[in-house]
Amino acid sequence: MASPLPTTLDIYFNGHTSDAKRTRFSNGSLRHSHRKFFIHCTISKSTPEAPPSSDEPDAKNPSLSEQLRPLVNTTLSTSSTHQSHVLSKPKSTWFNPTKPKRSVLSHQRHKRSTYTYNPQIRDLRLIAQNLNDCDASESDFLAVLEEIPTPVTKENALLILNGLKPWQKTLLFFNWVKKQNSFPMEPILYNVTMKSLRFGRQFQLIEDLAHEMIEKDIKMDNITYSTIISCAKKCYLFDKAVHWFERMYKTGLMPDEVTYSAILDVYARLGKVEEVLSLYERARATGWKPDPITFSVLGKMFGAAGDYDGIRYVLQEMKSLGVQPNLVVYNTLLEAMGKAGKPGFARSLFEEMLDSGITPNEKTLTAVVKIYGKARWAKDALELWERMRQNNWPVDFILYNTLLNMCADVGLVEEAETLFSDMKQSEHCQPDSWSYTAMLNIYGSEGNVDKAMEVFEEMSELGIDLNVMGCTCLIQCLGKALEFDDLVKVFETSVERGIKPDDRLCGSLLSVVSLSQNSNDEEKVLACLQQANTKLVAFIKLMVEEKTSFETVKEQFKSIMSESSVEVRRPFCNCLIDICRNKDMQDRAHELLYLGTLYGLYPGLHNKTAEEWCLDVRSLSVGAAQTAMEEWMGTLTRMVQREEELPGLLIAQTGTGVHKFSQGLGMSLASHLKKMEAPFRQSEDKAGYFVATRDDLVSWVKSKVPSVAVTN
DNA sequence: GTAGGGTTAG
Repeated sequence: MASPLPTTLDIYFNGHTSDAKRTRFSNGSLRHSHRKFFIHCTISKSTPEAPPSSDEPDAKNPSLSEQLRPLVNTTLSTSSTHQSHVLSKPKSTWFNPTKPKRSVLSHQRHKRSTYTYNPQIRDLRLIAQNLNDCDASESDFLAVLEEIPTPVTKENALLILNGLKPWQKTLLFFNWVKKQNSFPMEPILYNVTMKSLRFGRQFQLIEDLAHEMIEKDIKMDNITYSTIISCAKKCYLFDKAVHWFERMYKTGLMPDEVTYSAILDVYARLGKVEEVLSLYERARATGWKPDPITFSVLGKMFGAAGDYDGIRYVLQEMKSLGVQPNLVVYNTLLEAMGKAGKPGFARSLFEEMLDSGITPNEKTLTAVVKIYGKARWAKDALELWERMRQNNWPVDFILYNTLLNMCADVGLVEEAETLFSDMKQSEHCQPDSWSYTAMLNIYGSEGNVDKAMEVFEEMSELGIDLNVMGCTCLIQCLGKALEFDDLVKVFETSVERGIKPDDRLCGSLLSVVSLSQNSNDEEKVLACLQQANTKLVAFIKLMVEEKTSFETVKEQFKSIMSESSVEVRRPFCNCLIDICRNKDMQDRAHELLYLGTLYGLYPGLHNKTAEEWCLDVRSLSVGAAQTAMEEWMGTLTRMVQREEELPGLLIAQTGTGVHKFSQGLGMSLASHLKKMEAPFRQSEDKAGYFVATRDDLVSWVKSKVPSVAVTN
C-alpha cells in the first residue's frame, strides 16, 4: 500500500527505524537507547525537468535532509554510554550559542486574501451550478460560459471556480479562464483548481499544474504545497509528498504549520516514527506551539505503532504546552489507546473528555464501544450503551454495527437482537452486510443453528451478500451442531457466489473435521477443505497414516505453517492435534504438540518460578490441552523418579473462558485429569486453576509405578 | 468544499 520513500531522504537507525528502541520515563521524556544512526542523503533524482526560473531550487537553500543532518548529529547521535533527552528538554538540547538555529517552519500562517463583497455572487453561483449540471461536452460547456459577464475578472472567476464540482469541470473552466487572458493567473487560481483535483484524486494533473506554475514563474505558496502534499497522501504517493516538501526548502520557502503537520502525517503513515519526532522536535525547538491537529497526527502514529508511552507523551506535551484537546484529538487518542491495548486508560480518557465538557460523536463512541468489546468488558459496554441512550448521543450505522460486534465479543445475544431490530426500524441505519455478519457471529458462537440459518436465509432473500467471515461463522456453527449436509450446502453456495476461502475459513473447516464422528461426515468436510486448501488435506491424510515417519510429518508441518497466516497457525495446530486424538493416535498428537512448540506456536505454555510451575493451556484446544497435560505429567514423573528438584506447587491453568461462548476447557481438563487419576485438584479459590503440591505428585508417582512408563 | 493539514468497522 505505502510506496517506499525515494532517494530524497533516508535516515538509517542501525539499519532499521523499527529497531530504534525508545524508552520513555514517567515524566514523559523520551530517550533513545539506540545511538549510532546517520543520515544518508542524496538529492532527488526525480526533480522535474523545468526551465530555470526564480522558483527553482537554489543551492543556497538546504534540503530537508541537509537541515536534518545537524539535528541528528547533535541531538540523536550520542555515545553508547550516554542517553540523550530528545523530546523533554528541546531547548537545552538545541541551544548552541556559536551557531544560530536554522528555522524549519514559519510561525506565521500564510495570509489569506481578504474577502470583498461581490454583488454578482448569486448570479455567479448560479453559473457555477449550471456548469456543474451541464453536459461535459465542449459545446454545452461553452454555451453556459456565455452567461459570464465580460471581461471576466479574477474575483468572478474565483467565485465560479470555487463552486465547481467534478474535477473535470473545474479543469475545463480553469483552462478557459487561462485562454481568456483577461488578468494575470495568480497562485490562488491554481490553488483552488488543485483543491478540486484533489477531491478527484488526480495527483498527476495537480503535479502538471505545479510544473506549469514553475514554468510560468508563478510563485507556489504554502497553500499550493500543502494541497499537493495532501493529494499525494490521499493517493498513497508518499514519495511525491516528500519530494515536494523538500523542494519548498530548496526554493527558499519556509513551510508554515499547516504544511508542516501535513508532512508529519506523511512520515507517520510511512511508519517513520523517528523522523516524525525529529521534525516535531526540531520545530518545537524554535518555539513553535503545535496546534491540536499536529497532536492528532502524532497520536494516530503512536496508535498505529501500538505505542502506549508515545500516546502518553502526546497527552503530556499538550498539557505542558497548555493545548486543550478537541473532539478529534480525543477520538484519535481513544482509538490509539485501543490499538495499544489499554482499555483502562481509554476509559479514563473518555471520562476526562466528558468532564471537560466535550460531547462525544459517533466516532468517539465507536472507538470506545470497540475497546470495551475487545476487552470483554460487558459491564462497561452496557453502561456506555445506557448512557448513549440517556444523553441522546449521536448514533450512525457504523456505531450500530460496532455495538453488534461488541455484543458478539462479550456474548450479549438479547441485546444484539434488540439492536438489530432497532436498525431494521430505523430510517438511516438499515442493517447491511456487516450487521448481518455480526448476527451470524453471535448466533454461531452461541451454537444457535436455527437462528443462524434464519439470518442466512434472510440475507439471501434480501440480496445481502454473505462474506467470508459470515461464511466462517456459519460453518463453525453448523459444524458444532454436526449438521454436515447444511454445512456442505453453505460452503458450496458461498464458493459459487464468489467467496474466496481464506485461512480462517480453512481453520473453521479443519475444526469441523476434528468434530466429525464418522468417516462419512469427515469425507464431506474434507471435500470442502480440498477446494480451499489442497495441501492441508494432503497433510491430514499423511499424518493419520501410522507408517508416516516423524521426519516427514515435521517437514510437511513446517511447510503448511509457513504458508499460513500467522494468526491461524496455532488454531491449525490445535485442530490437527484434535483430529489425531479423535483417531486415538496419541503419539502423533504428541509429535504435533512438540512441533507446534518447536515452531513457537505456544509461547508461554510453561511458566516457572522458584515456588511454582504453571502449565498454561488457555490457548489450546481440548485435545491439545490434554496432550500437553500428559506430556507435562510424563516430564514431572521422570523428574520425581530421578529425584530432581521440584517447586512446592504445580499448577495447570485452563482459564475460565471470559467469553460466555467459550467455556468448557476447564471441564474437559477436569475429566481428563480424573481419567489419568492425576493428583491435580480444581482450586477452590481460583477458578480455572488445577493445583497439586510437590508431595501430592511424589506420592502419586510412587503409587503409580510401575504402571507409568518410564523412559529416559 | 468557501485557496491548505488531523478522527469511525472483522
